[in-house]
Amino acid sequence: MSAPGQLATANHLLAAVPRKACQRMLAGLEPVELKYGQVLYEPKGPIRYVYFPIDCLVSLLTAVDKRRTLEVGMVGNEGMVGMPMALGIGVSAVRALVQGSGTAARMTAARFRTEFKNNMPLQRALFRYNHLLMAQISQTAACNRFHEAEPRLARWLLMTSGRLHADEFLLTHEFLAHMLGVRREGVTNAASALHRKKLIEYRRGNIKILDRKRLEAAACTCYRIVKNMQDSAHV
Amino acid sequence: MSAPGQLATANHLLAAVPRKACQRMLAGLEPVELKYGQVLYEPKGPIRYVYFPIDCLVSLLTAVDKRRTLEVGMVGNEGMVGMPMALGIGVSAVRALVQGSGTAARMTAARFRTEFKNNMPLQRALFRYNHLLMAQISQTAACNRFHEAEPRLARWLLMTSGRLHADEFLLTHEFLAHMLGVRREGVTNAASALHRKKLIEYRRGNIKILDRKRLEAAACTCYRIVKNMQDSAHV
DNA sequence: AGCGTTCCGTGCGACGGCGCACATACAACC
DNA sequence: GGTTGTATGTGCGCCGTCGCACGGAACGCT
Repeated sequence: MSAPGQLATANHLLAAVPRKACQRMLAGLEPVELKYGQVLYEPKGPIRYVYFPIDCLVSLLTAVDKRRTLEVGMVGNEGMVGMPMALGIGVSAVRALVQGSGTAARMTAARFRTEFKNNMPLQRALFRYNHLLMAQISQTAACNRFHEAEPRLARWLLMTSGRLHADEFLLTHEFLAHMLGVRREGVTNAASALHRKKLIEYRRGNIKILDRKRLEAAACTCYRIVKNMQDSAHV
Repeated sequence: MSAPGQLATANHLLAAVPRKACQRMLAGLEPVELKYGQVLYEPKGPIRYVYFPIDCLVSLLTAVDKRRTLEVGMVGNEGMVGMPMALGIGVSAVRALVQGSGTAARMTAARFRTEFKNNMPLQRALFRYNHLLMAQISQTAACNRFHEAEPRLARWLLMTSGRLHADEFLLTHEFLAHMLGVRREGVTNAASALHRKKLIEYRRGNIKILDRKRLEAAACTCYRIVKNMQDSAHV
């Protein structure tokens, strides 16, 4: 993962940039290891770097007070963390929290600004992704309002699994509670319900998906809705 | 409201465009009357026009099924309806519903595309607004998850009032239920609670704010959070 | 005046989630 | 190998919302 060329193809947005424009851009990209729990931005906080996830996963969170937070968006290797920069804004509206450890290609905000200005393919890719992200956030908002904890947990696990390209990953019920906007015990209930149905198994911060097909059936329809949006945008 | 010059200053985004670039743009703008209940876009539906509200108000809605919908964003004369167009996308992700009757300046999608490309001040204004809209959507998502019907109703009335520059407007409990993502009876309860506190009064689809100050106190903190974001972005 | 339609008020049982308190289990570390 | 700390399981009362089923009230129309 250290070869800079691989960085550019493992992330979908970077991969959308043609070869020659790519060369110039690569010089500004630097691989970094992001670790579970790491905070990249705070609300109203400055954006020092933008991040193109390779095999890590980043959550975008909004809070209403100190302890109640909710995930509004999820960014894997199909996207970029720091979208306000693509709109000429240097401040984040949300908290960006690393949810799955892994590597990302990062670029300083200043460098990104000049690179973005002269790189039309990158602009197009980012604008398109921006629209996708808004659609995702909107759908998630309705989902979080109407659907119950269990189908939402199922959906969340599927989305995470899809982006990490793995069916096993590290995270605690406590952490999930902050994502889903429910209390920890609510996650425990939903998770043990899914466990009874033999869809997942878990112990001490490790969750594994056993039956992906049936887990999809247990998830709310929002999973398919969002997935279809993303898949159709790929064309 | 028929003089084209007024169109351009009554909407904040159009007002951000300097005089000379403005002349060219005005030719593509056409005033239209939008009426309560009118649907401008459907999810996955084409964007034929973009709308710059003057004194009307448009809601952006997401649905999880046929009858359950939720407002994710609100667009008044501070914004534009049809933001995907500013990102090069011709399809809407949400439903756009006219919530307050009034006039808007509209432009065909094709015209907007060419105008937008050559008009840097407009680009900057729209990108900035896009970021604001995302922030608003994110905060609303958390609000809808955590806060109860009554404070959310209070917040919603304040936001509407602020954008319509009026303290009285037409809408039914049924309509509000679709905005807040609760059932009709829930709105009735919340509304009559606010009425008992002498903050609002209403009858048959007409709502009036009596005490703005105290209504703010009854609203959740999300009102201030979003308002501060918008006010500070104005500078 | 009378009628139908739309809008609003209210009561009831059920359910999901909250906040709290506590019991258990696993892991890591001297 | 016992102690400490973190992760998970469980039970209980409370509250807000839901779904449903009405009753009543205001308006529009002929």
